[in-house]
Amino acid sequence: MSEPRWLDAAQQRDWRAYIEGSVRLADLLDRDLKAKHGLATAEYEILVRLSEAPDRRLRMAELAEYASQSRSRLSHTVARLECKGFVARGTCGADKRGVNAELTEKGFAFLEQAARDHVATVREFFVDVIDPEDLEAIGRAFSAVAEQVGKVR
Amino acid sequence: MSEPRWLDAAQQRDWRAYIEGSVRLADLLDRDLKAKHGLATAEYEILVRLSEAPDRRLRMAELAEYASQSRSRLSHTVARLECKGFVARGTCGADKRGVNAELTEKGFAFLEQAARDHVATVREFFVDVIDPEDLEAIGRAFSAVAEQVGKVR
DNA sequence: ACAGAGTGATTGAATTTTCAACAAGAATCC
DNA sequence: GGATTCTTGTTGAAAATTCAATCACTCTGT
Repeated sequence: MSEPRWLDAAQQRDWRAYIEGSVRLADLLDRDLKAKHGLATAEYEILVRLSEAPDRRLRMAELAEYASQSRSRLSHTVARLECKGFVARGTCGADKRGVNAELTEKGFAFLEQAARDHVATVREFFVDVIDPEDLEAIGRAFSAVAEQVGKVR
Repeated sequence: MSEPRWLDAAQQRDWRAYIEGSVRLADLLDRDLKAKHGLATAEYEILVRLSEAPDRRLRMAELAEYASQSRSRLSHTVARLECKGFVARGTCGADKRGVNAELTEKGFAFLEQAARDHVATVREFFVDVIDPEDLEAIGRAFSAVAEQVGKVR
């Protein structure tokens, strides 16, 4: 157990390819979104999650979970989005500690535009350059990874 | 062309699984490395690249390329690593503008320790939870992604 | 040789993210 | 009921990253 099992050559190759590809892709998507719509990926992600929630509204803790962000980070980020008028915060009836974040009309309209471009870019640099079977493999693999990571947290 | 081609249900599922899984994994690896060795992934990555270079030394621009970081970011990061005594900067003979970053003995010794733990964690949360064939698919896919991203940059 | 354009690396300020408290409300236990 | 503990969300300072400007050097063309 204390003896480290190194990765074999193929595993190492695949792992590195993943690291490099994913970092570059994330970088590109971020720049693309920022250049075209002035939004960071993390902010975009928040709008997406809200747009899919019932009443386009979620409690901060849930939103943090869905967007894979820390609560602290979410607080700051939502504050910024609130300044831009894309999100509004309101108190949550049942639990007086709770805060609801809600996507505004303006935020929704904005998201519709941004999502088009974003999807096109995701296609161009991810979906369309990957063999469909490999894409399925990625779905399977990263679901397993997310689950495994979830166990420990 | 201006008509957006949305992702079909399966593509969307796979893309989202990837986003969630990769963000959580990156997060976990970062925390793990920071907790056990006080280093961020980006810093670790730099040490790795240096350790593999001839004479454990690389010019800043090359290092930036290998580590998928901007030059500015690299300057700051290397400055930090230099403070810790893991990296030393020296001028580059041929081109007087150039700067070589070199892994120190201390940096190398440190890396040996950190790499063990890191590989173990990568195994536990990535390699070992993924079907070997799916891992190969990931390697293929992200190589293609990296190439595609490289075309435009 | 030399002006102009391009490259390599750094810097400091602005922005973003993390980290460590903190405050207020809910839940638990006796 | 009241003390204790846990959860939710925010805050400000510290750390990291991005952005724009800058400086020094090299290359190119004439």
